[in-house]
Amino acid sequence: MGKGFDERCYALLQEIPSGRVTTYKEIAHALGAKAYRAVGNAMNKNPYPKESHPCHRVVRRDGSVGGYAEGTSEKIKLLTDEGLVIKEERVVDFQKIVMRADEFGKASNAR
DNA sequence: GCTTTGACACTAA
DNA sequence: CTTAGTGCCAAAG
Repeated sequence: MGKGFDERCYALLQEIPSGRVTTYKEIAHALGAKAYRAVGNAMNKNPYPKESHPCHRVVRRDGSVGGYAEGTSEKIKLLTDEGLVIKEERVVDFQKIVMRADEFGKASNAR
């Protein structure tokens, strides 16, 4: 069953709790791939509502906010509204709230 | 099936 | 610290 790569990215979005973020690379790594580029592309094409698939919680690996289909400022706005602190387009205490690849699937059924 | 496209990552300067 | 250049991968044309 080879689901599309993007579909698997969308599935992981649902596991990101409010107030936390992840990176394009961590998502790719969680899928066993290194296609961080493709992850970003998938987010851009994200057909699901952001309420269920919070693609705005995906940032760059260095803690910078990164891009967003509706604009970077809108992305910052959404993150700030979730309690995060953004300074100079960078997530404050990024390392403390970032989700690592091995944290995905924790609450789900273990394989 | 080859070419183009990017909401990225990494290294070097 | 910033800038530029290269690598990377899957999806879409």
